[in-house]
Amino acid sequence: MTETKARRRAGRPRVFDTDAALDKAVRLFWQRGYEATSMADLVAETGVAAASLYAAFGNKAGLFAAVIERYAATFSVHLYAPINDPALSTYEAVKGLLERAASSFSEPGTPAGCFMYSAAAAVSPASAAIECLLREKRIAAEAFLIERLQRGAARGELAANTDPAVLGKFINTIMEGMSVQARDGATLNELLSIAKMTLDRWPAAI
Amino acid sequence: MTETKARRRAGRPRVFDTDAALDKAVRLFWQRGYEATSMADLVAETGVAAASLYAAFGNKAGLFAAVIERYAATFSVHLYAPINDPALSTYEAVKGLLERAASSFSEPGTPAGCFMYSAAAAVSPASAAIECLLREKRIAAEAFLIERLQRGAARGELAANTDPAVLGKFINTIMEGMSVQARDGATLNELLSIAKMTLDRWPAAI
DNA sequence: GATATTATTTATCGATCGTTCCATATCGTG
DNA sequence: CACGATATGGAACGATCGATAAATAATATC
Repeated sequence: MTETKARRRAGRPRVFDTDAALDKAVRLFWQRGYEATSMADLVAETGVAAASLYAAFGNKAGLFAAVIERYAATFSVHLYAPINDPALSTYEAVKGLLERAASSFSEPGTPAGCFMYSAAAAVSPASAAIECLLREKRIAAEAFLIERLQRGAARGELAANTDPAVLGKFINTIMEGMSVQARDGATLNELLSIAKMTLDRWPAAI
Repeated sequence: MTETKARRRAGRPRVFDTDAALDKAVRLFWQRGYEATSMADLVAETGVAAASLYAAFGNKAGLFAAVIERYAATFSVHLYAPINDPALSTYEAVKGLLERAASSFSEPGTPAGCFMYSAAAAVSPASAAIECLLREKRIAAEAFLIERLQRGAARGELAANTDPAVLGKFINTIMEGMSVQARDGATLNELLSIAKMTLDRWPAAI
């Protein structure tokens, strides 16, 4: 029978806080993108020696993969919370999503826009796997939104002639565009007006 | 009185075709972005020696600036042609713009999406000027679209309660999102359905 | 033809890239 | 306390980065 009690790993314990380091790395990759962020930048920002980062994450790509998960756990989860909230109507869920996108993308304390959209928009062939990692996250997020809309359609919360897949792709497209807008300096109010214009045309059931 | 006839510049004439080299450079920067495209890549792709590229464009940033103008002259001009066409109504102009975006962003012969949106989405502080160059182009394009909508509003082609500035930013946001969608593999038909959904609830005058 | 000017070719520059080696430090276990 | 295992700090690796120096070639002008 295997040991059930959690046992501490042998060897010298890690002195730096992994999540704290990842939080700093998230900011850097978010602001500068994958290839424009060097390991030297990450060492300087996190205060963790290069060898320690490599021991913990393997290589730069591995660190970036961990950064993706960290961003998803700390930002995406909050952004998509309305989609998960069973108390909200489909309209209210999408309204919440778009309004959270507006505030999150223009939040002063973090880089503008969405990490998932801008951190690896265009990369070298050597980093194609990195681009693919983020692409899969974006596609999964869109599928997640579409599933919510399909449940809403099944409940009669959408106009009968509305295709949830198209509507979901449309809303997702607007969020992606809002990220570019935020990067270009769009204010919270401007992003909210984009969200409002999207919702004003909501294809509700009659 | 100055010489009116065009006079050939002294010295050894340039042997490579500047526009042909820029066309190749456009593809590279479009696909990989500014920082992920190396001078070695550009030398290999254009067949022009590094020293010749530096003599012609100054440095990598200067080459990129020339690439921006080349893209604008060969792609953006075509994309925004409906906005300039005085024979089109405001609705028709925006419809033409969005449909050209759909086809251009998914054109098989070129990298997916729009160069202006993805070539420098996130860069290092050292290349901040490059990011700014593209940002100014994006903002100018949005202003250009908004001016067209304002003329349309003055002609009574928009609903009275529609703010042309907000509508223009909304349409521009959708185009930016469509570029991300195209990068993620959206097909022409999917992009067209996004355009259609945008146009279906056009705030026309009653 | 002499001279000035510009382009091309080749080789190479210092800086920085991601990554790793090595000696040392600190843990759990026997 | 000894030993294996893991982490750390610092130095350094080869490769590639953007950019340039030097020598040569090809043009216009005088």
